[in-house]
Amino acid sequence: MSKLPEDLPECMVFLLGKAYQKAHGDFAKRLKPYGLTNMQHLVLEGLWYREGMTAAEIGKLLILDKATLSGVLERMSDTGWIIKKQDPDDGRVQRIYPSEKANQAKDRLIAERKKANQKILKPLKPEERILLKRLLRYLI
Amino acid sequence: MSKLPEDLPECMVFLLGKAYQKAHGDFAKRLKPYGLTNMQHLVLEGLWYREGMTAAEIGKLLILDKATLSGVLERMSDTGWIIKKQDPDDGRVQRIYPSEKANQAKDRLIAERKKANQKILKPLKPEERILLKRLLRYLI
DNA sequence: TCCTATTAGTTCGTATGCGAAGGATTTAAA
DNA sequence: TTTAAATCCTTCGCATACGAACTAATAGGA
Repeated sequence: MSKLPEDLPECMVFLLGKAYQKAHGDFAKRLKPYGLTNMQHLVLEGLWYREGMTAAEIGKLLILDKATLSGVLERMSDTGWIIKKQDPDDGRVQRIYPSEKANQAKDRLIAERKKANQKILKPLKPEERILLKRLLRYLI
Repeated sequence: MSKLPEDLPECMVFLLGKAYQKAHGDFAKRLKPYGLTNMQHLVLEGLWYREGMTAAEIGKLLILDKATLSGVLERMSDTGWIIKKQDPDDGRVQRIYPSEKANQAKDRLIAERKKANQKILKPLKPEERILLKRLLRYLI
């Protein structure tokens, strides 16, 4: 990416946004051959972490607005990455499961995430990587 | 924001995205009374940094896709925050200037950015703040 | 000079992202 | 028990985001 002017006013929203933009773009390119977006991959990782969550639970885990998630899940259902099942005990609730297709790609997809992380963190020394993760968690 | 599960797989895209999401949300609330979005505020700061830039130059400075910027500038022109002027020497180029309305709000808007930054960085110690900024710049 | 390559912006399609409103369902309270 | 409050999810409106295709205009080379 192009270098930032040193004398531009400091703004954390900008710095965080651009760091995110770069990381997001790198990962998106890796996921493109799978026909998955970044967010869709994240949902799958969430489901492998805890299967059968409701949409509301996924939203809480991934800190996502329910309105955003609704569209994401619909597209993932349409493209066969997840299965939506009505909860038998509560008519309001949809329980979400990874599909067979998703589980077959699981190992490769997780490997892609790890490679993307390595590339993103490449410019940092090992101790800086730990530190950055810690600082970001403080902010969240 | 809710705490992140410790055992969820580490993902820089996620950490950066959520830190950005939080910072963005904080700043957006502050800007709402002005009728400005985050991105629109960023464009104004860019124009105060260097007035009369072309759309392409703004895009390069702010690391923004021209397709995204096109819509942002159109809305800012419609709402009277910027003035678009055709470059007399090059028919392709639009030069962008902050409007009178923008300049009148300049001091307050810059103050809002500073307050937002302070709030975002509140959980960090002074030396951690410097460090985080440095690490984020390495990533970009 | 004339043609081609480049550049500046716009437009389109798709995917987030979130506030607000709405519909269906369940819970809680009077 | 019947009604109000809360919960789950969807839908709408608006604003990023970006790849790709397109138009207009300029620059460069033969």
